[in-house]
Amino acid sequence: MAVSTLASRIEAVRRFSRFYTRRIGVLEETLLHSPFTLPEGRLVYEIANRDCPTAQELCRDLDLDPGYVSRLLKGLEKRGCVERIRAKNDKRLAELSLTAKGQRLWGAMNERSRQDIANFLAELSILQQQKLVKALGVVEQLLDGPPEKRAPFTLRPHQPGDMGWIIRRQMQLYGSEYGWDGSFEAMLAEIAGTFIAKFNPKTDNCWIAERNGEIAGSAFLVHASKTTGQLRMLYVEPSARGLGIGQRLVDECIRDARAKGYRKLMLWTNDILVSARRIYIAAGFRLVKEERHNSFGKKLVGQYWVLDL
Amino acid sequence: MAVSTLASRIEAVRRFSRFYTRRIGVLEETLLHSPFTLPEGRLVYEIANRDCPTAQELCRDLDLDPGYVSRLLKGLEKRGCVERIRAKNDKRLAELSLTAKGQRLWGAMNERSRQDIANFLAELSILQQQKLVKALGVVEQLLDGPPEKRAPFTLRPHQPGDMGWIIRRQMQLYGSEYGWDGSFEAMLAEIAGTFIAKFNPKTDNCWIAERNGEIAGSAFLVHASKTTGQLRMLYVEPSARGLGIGQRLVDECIRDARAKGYRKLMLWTNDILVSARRIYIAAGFRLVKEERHNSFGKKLVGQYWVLDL
DNA sequence: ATAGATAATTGACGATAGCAACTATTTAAT
DNA sequence: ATTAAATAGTTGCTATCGTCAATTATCTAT
Repeated sequence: MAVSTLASRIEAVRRFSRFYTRRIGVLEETLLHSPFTLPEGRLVYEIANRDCPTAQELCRDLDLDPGYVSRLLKGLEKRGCVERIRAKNDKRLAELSLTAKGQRLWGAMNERSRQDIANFLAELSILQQQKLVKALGVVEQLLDGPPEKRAPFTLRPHQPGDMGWIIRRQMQLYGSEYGWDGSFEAMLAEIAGTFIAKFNPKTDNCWIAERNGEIAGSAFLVHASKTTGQLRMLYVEPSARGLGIGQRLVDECIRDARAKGYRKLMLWTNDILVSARRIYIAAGFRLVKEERHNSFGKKLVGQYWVLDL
Repeated sequence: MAVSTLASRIEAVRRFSRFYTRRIGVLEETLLHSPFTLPEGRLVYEIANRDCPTAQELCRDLDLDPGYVSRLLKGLEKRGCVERIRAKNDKRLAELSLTAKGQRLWGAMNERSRQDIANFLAELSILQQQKLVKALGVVEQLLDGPPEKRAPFTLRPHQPGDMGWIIRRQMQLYGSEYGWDGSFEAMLAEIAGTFIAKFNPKTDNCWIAERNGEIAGSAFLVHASKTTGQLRMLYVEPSARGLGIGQRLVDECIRDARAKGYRKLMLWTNDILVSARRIYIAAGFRLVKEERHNSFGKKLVGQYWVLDL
C-alpha cells in the first residue's frame, strides 16, 4: 500500500498547480485564432449550452464579476454575436442567446478547439489517452470537493419544457461524442412526443433528476406490452456523472415498473454506451439480443436488455 | 475494457480545461493574503528554488514575456525582495536572488499556501487524497507530452558545484515533505564532504543525471569494506520522476560496483521512502535489517538492503 | 574590427479583473 | 397601498496582466 505523508500530498497538489499554470496555454491556444478572448469564449460557451441564461446565472456559475460580464456582453452584442432580450415577467433581467453569427463563430471556434485537442492527444497512444481521461475525471471529481459536500440531486416528475431540454442535450452530447446526425434528434423528438401525447399514469412514468436547479438526467418508463415495460431515454449530464444519478433513475424505474404490475422490464441501447451498460448490469438486466443497424449516420450495434421483475 | 471514442476523449479534456479554469482560484487563494501577485509569486518561487537564476531562464521556463518579467523584477527589487547582481563574466545578465526580506515573505507565503491546501485536502479522506495525488501525477506526466517526446536525461560524473546543489535540493525536499530538520543537511554535507576529500576512482564513483541542462538526480558509490560497496545519496528530482532516472542510476551503480570488484552492494534508507524502495526491489536488493532510530527530528525506521553481485 | 546574436529594458497598448456607486425593477413588510 | 429591502444589471474608476516592437548594452564569431 502506498505510504504518503500529508506534507507530501500537499506538495503534490502545489506542484500540479504550478505545472498547470505553466501549461494552461497549451489547452487554450484555440483562442489565438478565434474572434473571442478567453472570458468571452467562456461566456459564449455557456450561452450556447444553456437555454436563454441570464447574466447573473453566468456570473454565479463562472465566478465572474457582474460588471465585467456586463461589459463583455456589451462587446459581444455590439459585434452581433449575442442578443439580449428583456424577460417578460421580470424586466430587470435579460435572456441571453447567440445570434446566427454568434452560433457560426462559436461553431468554428469549437471545431478548432476540438482539432487542437485532437492534435495534442495524437501524440499519446490510445491507452495513454484513456489513462489521461480517467485521471482527469478523478481530479475533477475530487477537486470539486468531497462527495458528501457536493450538491445532492432530486428526482421529480416531468414539467412542460423538460422534453425540449432533454432532446437538445442528448442530441448535443451524442452528436459531439459519437457523431450522430439529426435523425437521432428526430427519434428523440418522436419518443418524447408520443410519450406526452399518450401519457397514461397507469402504465407510464418519467423522472427528471435535478441538481443545483438544473436538469441533470432523465429516465422514462413506457408501455411496451401488457406484461412488459420499457425503460427509455436514460440520460445523465456529463457534469453530473459519478453521483449515482443513473443508478437511482434505473432503480426508480424498476420499482415503479413492479408497482405498475409489469412482469418484465426491457430496454434498447447501443453497445458503445458503456457507462450505461454498467448500470444495467448492476441492476440485474441481462443482454438478450444484439443486432447491427445503420442509424443516426453511423454503423451501430443495438442491444436488447431484459430484467424479470 | 473501457471503450471510448476519440471524440469523447477530446470532450473530456475540454471539459477538464473549463472545469479547471473555473476552479483555479481555489488553489491560488493564498495570493489574496500575500504580498505577491500570482506572476510575482511564480517568479519568487523559482528564484527561491534555484541557484541565482537569470531573468531569461525564468522567461523560458515559466513561458513569460521578457519585458513583463523585467517589470515584475523591478517591482520586486524596489520593494526590497529581490536582488539583481550583474554577472561577473557577462555583464548583460543579472543573477537573481532573494533578499532576507524576500526570503521571509516567501517563507510566509509558502507556509500559508501549504495551510490552504491542507485545509482543502482535509475535506477528503486520506484514501481520496492519495487517489487525487496519483491522478494529478498521471495528468501531469501525460499533459507534459508523451514520454518519447520528453527531454531525455544523461548521466555524467560530478563537477564542482554539484555537491552543494544536491545537498540543498535534498534538504529542501525532505524538509518540506517529511519535516526533517537541519541535522539531515548536516549528514548530507558530511557524506558529500567525505566523498570529495577521500575520493578514490578505484573504489568510489558518482553519477549526476542531467535533463534540460539541469540536475535531475544523483547516486554515489562508496567504499564500505573491501568486499562491500555502498550506494548512497540516491535522489531524483520530483519533476523528473517516472522517467526511469532512479532505476538507471541504480543500474549504473550496480554495474560499476561489479566492475570495481565488490562482492556485495549495500545501502541504507528509510521505510517512508517508498518510490526508492520499488527501485531497490526491482534491482534485486533484499531487506536484511530494520531498526527504529530518531534522526532528523523525526522517529524513523531505517532499513539496510543488500545485493549480492 | 565588425556583424550578428543575446540579455535586458522601455514605451505603448489592450485584455483581465475587481470594487463601488448607481438605476430600474421586483419582493416583502408594514 | 406604501415603503423598505433585495435583486439584475450598468457604469466609472482603478490596478494588474500580458504582448509587441523598438532600443541599449554586451558578448561571440569571423
